[in-house]
Amino acid sequence: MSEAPAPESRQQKKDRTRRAILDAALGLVGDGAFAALSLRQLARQVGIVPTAFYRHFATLDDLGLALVDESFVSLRAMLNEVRRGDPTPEALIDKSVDVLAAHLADDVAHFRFISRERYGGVGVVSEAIRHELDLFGRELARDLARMPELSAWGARDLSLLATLFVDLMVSAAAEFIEAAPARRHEITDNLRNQARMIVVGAAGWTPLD
Amino acid sequence: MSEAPAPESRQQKKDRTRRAILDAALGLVGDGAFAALSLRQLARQVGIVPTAFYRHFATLDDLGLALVDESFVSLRAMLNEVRRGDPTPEALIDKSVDVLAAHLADDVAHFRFISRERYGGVGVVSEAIRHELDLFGRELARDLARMPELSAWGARDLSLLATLFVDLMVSAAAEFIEAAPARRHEITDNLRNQARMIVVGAAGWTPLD
DNA sequence: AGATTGAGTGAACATCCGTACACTGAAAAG
DNA sequence: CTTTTCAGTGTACGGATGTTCACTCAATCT
Repeated sequence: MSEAPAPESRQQKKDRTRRAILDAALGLVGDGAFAALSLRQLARQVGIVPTAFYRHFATLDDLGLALVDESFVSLRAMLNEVRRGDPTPEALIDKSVDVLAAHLADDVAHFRFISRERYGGVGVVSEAIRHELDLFGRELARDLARMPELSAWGARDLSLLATLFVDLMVSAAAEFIEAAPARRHEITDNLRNQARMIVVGAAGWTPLD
Repeated sequence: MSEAPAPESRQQKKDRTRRAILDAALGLVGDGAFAALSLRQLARQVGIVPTAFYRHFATLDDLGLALVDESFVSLRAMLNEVRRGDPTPEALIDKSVDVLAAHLADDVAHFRFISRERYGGVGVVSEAIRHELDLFGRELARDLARMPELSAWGARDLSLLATLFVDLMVSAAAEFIEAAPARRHEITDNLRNQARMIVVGAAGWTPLD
């Protein structure tokens, strides 16, 4: 039997523990709100003593904010993946939905965290989430502004459409996550068609500004 | 000084306490998730001893379900108010938004409860909320089916449009509640225009079925 | 080789938690 | 007028919670 060599640097070990804390928190928040998360049960899950937690985060709120950051890294990666493709307006919808569905399946924990805590209990956390979603809407509005079909639109209309899309995506993601796996295909299908319906609406829209 | 006569029947007193429990719970859930609600702090707020709670509810989950029921009574009243008016498709949107905005301002606690616990921690509560919202979507689909412009639409398309509307309303309501009072008019304004955009989409939609 | 750092330990604290139990006292029933 | 019912009381319990503090001991620095 060969011994597993464990030459782990100090920082590596610390990072591993930090990861373990984040993962354990994601898991525990998966059933029961972040506001109801207890430091001790978290530590128990990670396999450390409660006080060791403070070596990594100053407070539970900081943990929450770290989880928000992490979650939106996934989302931002998605957005960039969609952007890299051709920006044909029709194909863009399908592509977006496909990318969303693909990334939802793995990374469920992060998306569940976002949808659960978006309007959930802890102030700083839900504020951070809503702020990030706001930024998302702004980015999308900027992308939309570049499309020739929408060149006549003002900032106000672009923002309306963008937040409409973002809300639709988030709602669908939340439903997807909470639904039984068998229903998931149906949900992405509905999302696709609803997005198309909105596109039709945008095509026939008379700008306000 | 005339003494206030307090000839309160036994049942009246019990009902009053029950109301106090529901109100206190709504207040406490207003800051911090229902999953984080503690029996003792609830009792403290109401002004009763913890064990007295059990004279009214078998468990905290039952309290949650009672709050869900209550909240949707408000919502259903709204829906009926909208229905009573003329069903002109264009006026219907404005009317719906107006009624929603009017009822949101008072009854904030109920709507906040719904939006916070929709995907929140306690299983039975969020399931009950999602079930009620499902029913809502079905009712709306049934109403939409009666409109002459949509007579050619299949059940599938009607459901797509209905859930699109319901999600938009719920999202807007959640944002409205969490936003500063000064921003609220802007939010209902956006909601109105987004609803109109969807109507335009529906008008140009080619049914799938 | 010796000194320093810092992630993780373990006991102790004051406080909160849910629930069990025997009770009180006034309203309702007989 | 007596009996019953039952919303609310008060105590007591075993256990979980967040935070403190002094500590260990291996990786890193000098």
